[in-house]
Amino acid sequence: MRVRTRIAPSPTGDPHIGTIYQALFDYAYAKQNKGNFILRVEDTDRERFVEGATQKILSSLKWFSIEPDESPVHGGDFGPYVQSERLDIYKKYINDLILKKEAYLCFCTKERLDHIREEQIKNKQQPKYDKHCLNLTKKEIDDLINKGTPSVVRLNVKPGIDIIFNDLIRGEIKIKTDSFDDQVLLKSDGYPTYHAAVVIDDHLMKITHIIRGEEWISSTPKHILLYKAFEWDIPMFAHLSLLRNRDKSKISKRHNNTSIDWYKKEGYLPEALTNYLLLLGWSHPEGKEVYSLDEFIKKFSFDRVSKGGPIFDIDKLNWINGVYIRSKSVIEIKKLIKPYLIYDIENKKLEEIIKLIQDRLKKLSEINDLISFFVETPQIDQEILENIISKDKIDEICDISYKTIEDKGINRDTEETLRNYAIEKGYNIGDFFMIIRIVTTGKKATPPLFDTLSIIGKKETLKRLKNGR
RNA sequence: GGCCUUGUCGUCUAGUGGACUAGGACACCAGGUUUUCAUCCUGGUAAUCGCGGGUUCGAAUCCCGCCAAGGUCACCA
Repeated sequence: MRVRTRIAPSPTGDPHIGTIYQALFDYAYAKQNKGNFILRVEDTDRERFVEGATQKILSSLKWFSIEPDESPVHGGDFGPYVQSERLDIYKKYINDLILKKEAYLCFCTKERLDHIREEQIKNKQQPKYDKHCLNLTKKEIDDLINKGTPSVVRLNVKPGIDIIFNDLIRGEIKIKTDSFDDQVLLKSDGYPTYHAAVVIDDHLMKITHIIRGEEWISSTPKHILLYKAFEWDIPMFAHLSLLRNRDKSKISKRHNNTSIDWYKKEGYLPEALTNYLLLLGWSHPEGKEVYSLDEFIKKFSFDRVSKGGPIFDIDKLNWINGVYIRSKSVIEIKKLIKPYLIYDIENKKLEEIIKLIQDRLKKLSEINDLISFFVETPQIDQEILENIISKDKIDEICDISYKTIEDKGINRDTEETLRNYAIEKGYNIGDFFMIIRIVTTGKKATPPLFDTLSIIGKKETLKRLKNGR
């Protein structure tokens, strides 16, 4: 049987880092087995629906080089891939369940439900529907329908049954049905609930492996109950641990940046983010830390997936992003920084600059800060200079540098001459060149000084040295 | 609170009864390269393996109990 996996996000806003994390595993497992990866959009919650969110999910996936084989825009043999377009399908199947007496109509009002829940909580009981409408007679039901009373459909859950499933990551999980409510399958607005839609869709779309977040473990038995009610084959389940905030709670935007757009804006490379995310959820059999999605696809196995919830650590992500940036060619970097660059720099010069700063770049968004002094005359803070050495010495260093560069230009020879001068006059070499560095760049940390100055150019360098004194 | 899941350096992890004086990576510290920063190289600090019992000649690894953290209990997904 062909392996088929899916992600089923809700179009409720910016694509979430957790969605991508899950997608990486679903995608990889499908590809490893020459199977298909499907994107289905779960938009049954009309109140949280956000226009355009589906497109954003797709473009985020694409940014990570994850292309679904089937989706609302790619199409496929099992569509439609948007739940709001599948309403008739759900109604039909849920109706079958009523006919089979596995589900029933419920006419209870929100007020009644709230009331019984309050009572149960007060009596320290498990809040649960009391199956009141299960005992309605045929006539009572018909009357209520004729009066136009709003209704939902509920699954008739029989207590006292052990539901057992074998999680591919966690092993056997056993949960008793006692704790389950009679799940609503069809809401009064005619939309299915998540639980109903997910089971019907996964079955009809022939999903073989449901790889999703740990938060779904406790509803998995409810889904299994539904599969059984329908008399359908039960797919395999694998529950990935949840990404965590520093305080160990489920990752959220209060503590972390969860929006994929943010990572893009900051200048993280998708392959670096991918690598980092994979590191959190899986360990390479050879202990490698840096590897591509392709390699992951080749080497993936469920037994190396970690069970604990990892804390999202931006420091390590920064490190790995730097690793990927350093591995690029100058031409690639030039292309990558283009959307971030606020300066208009001539092509050859830009390439020379990139050679100097590539090792120093951790995130693409830092580019302007790193290269500003190549294009703009910097502001000099006299106080910083005078903390290093006295004003008359600063002037002396500026003068001798000016004179030497004016004579010889900017080259090794100039550098040697200045160094010898500094030694001769008893200067601390580091301080001596630091003064030139700050006067010409406005910064205490730059690429090698003379490489930098030769890009800045003789004329501009001289001007800055003059300003410095 | 019930149920479920998880628990090894600050963080991510390796580890499936003896090769564990618990290994690697990030971060941190020190040294080297260097006129600064970064890269690179070398070294270091850091986990009594959640706690307590047991099984065993031997336990991070097996068993039991406890504790802690997280998730979940909706006409949200």
